[in-house]
Amino acid sequence: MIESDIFKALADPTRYAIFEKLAAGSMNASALREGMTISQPAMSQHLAVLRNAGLVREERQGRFVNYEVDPEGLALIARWLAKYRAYWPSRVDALKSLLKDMDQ
Amino acid sequence: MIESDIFKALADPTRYAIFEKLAAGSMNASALREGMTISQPAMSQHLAVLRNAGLVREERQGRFVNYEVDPEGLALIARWLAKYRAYWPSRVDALKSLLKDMDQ
DNA sequence: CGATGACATAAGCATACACTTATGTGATGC
DNA sequence: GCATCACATAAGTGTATGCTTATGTCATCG
Repeated sequence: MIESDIFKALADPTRYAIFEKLAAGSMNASALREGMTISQPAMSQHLAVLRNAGLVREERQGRFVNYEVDPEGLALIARWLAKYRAYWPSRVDALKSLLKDMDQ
Repeated sequence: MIESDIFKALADPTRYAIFEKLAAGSMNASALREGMTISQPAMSQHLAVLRNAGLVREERQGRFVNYEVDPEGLALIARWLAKYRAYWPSRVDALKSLLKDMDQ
């Protein structure tokens, strides 16, 4: 996976909204569609992109497929962000030392 | 600016590479092109996108325009990431309390 | 068993977008 | 002045991608 792929997954406003909704609580694909004007295949395709990016993971539950935020994707972004800590504004300087611990 | 715009700016591999290069040290548009097979207008357009996303800022220096990483863009991503700290893996749990300080 | 429901995949289409060539703008130097 | 350099903008083009409709797959239920 190219590093820009995870950003590409979040670049689409619809996909971004889906991720935000999932972050508020895990649910299945049908529940995700509620309140959004989006077709079933479109939702399925977006979820596949988010899953391939490591931002979301799925779990079969009978006929339903439950989706939830995958911490690994967020960790990837966190590690990416840590690379540029030299440029962070001073008011978050306190983070510098702790992010160092994340670098393995 | 829609929140997904900053991710859209980093979604393109070429633009991502430009940002990474700038993070290694500020330089002008011509210097950025060295080592990359990219036309001058393409570079200019990419830099405009990165600037509009708040990831990069410019400073006129005579005929040259010096570009550098804009900490505001990274801070935006950091604040975004902080919203989902509930999902971060346990090994970065130590970050939780500090990121709370960033929430204004 | 067949019917239905939840979701995935296929194929086609329309728009977005990253590129190109050409031209414009603004600063330095002769 | 005008030639040149560094960069921005305009306009056009090909491809990527997000959508659609149609169909496939898999599990539950009667």
